[in-house]
Amino acid sequence: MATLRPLPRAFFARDPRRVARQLLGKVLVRREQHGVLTARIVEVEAYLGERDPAAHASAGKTLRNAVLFGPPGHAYIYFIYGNHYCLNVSCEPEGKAGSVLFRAVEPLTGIEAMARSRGIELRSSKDWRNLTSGPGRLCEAFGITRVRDNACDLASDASSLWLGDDGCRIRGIVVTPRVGIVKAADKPLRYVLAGNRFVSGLKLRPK
DNA sequence: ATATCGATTATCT
DNA sequence: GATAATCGATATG
Repeated sequence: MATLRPLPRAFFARDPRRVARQLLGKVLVRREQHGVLTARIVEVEAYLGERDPAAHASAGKTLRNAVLFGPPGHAYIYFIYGNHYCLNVSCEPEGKAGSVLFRAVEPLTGIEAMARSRGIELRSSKDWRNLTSGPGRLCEAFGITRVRDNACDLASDASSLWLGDDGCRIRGIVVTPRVGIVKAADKPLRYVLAGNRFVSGLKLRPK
């Protein structure tokens, strides 16, 4: 296995659109007592901070979204629809509230543990895809919650949750509108790895 | 195969 | 009191 290096703070201190693109192909890492969960990032969305009507930062700084306004490279986790957690990483220099939402990852290691967390058996290829394709699903697979992980430093491998680069080269990126929003719903700020099976919301190939 | 709907709660108006 | 950066179950063609 190739060496996995944490992404430097400066990686995140930029426009979230650039961070989003460059996060594709990088690795999400969860260090647990028992072992390590890793997965490749295959789908993300950029949120542009206070000037973006769809962003949680659009109404200014609150207790909930404070991490977005803090230093780059930290986890902003929110609870949604009374059911699910979603993971973002803060971008831009401190004071600016851009972020990237993690929408889907491709499991690499610790797959059985992810399946246990999700409460599913891995039988068909549909089950595999079900594991981590969706912002709520990947958080459940990785045991990510607001209490446990909000404000966690994702730029440090001393954290239980962090982001790394294993040198993987990606092939193509597809850009589409963001999913599940009504304001600014037309802007092309969703980035996916072309043809990746674990991207959320895609139809499975017929037959 | 796609469409619709209910769950369930932190946060903000 | 309404809403939400979702998911999974159920219904229908």
